[in-house]
Amino acid sequence: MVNQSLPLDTVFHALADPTRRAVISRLLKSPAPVTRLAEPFEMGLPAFLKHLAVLESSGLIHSEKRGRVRTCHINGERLAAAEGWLAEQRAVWAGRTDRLAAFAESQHSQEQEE
Amino acid sequence: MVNQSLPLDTVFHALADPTRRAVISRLLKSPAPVTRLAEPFEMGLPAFLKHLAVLESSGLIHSEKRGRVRTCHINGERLAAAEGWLAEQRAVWAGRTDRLAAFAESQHSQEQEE
DNA sequence: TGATTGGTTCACCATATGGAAAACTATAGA
DNA sequence: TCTATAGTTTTCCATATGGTGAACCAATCA
Repeated sequence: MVNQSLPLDTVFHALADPTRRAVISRLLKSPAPVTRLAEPFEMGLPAFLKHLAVLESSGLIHSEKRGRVRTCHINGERLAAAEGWLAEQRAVWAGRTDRLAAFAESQHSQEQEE
Repeated sequence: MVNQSLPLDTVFHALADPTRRAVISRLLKSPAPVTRLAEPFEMGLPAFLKHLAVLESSGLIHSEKRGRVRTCHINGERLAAAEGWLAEQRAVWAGRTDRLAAFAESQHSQEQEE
């Protein structure tokens, strides 16, 4: 059906869920084991593991297992990939192709909005 | 099942599809009517209209109908909302809470990647 | 008026997604 | 060794998603 090979597809899809975004926010602070990560959420572990699988297959996180505990880490570069696409689009919106100018633009308008 | 009320959910979900991202890229250049927008894609109009509905309900685009022609427009601010969330996350990743510093940071690392 | 164009609606289908419950594996600790 | 802990696998279910074809409505235009 959909060609899920495109990295942006999987990254944006991974971000389209509050549980997964919360996991990312948490992991940005420091790596953490699975059960620690799962604590704040109401769902069972199997459901939570599916979210982790989505995050991992999108490349937003990776994990390694030592003993019986699997520790998850963030992959900041993938976040940057998504941000980069959006920044490019906003650059077009601002009527420019120069990416640095676009960043300055987004920065500026964001300050005004707050 | 999922609480789709959160705007970020619907925005990221809308972005998680190459057809919809292409429509956004197209609309950033200028508004366009439905059939013009649909031209580049293989799918039938009903399927394409569903994509437009997803984009519209996410707030990324809006449209108005004059005569029998519906013209679609981009909503740049919604794109900025997604970019803003990502920028905040990357700010944490960079070990900072200052958003301007985070933008500078993302700008810097993106130049290095190319 | 009749035909075309632009869009819409409807019924339907296959697959994906997000969740639950239960049973299981393997490492750590007492 | 026994038991608790951390995670995994499997099966199952309801709903969402992305697509189709066919019928339909409403402006234009010849």
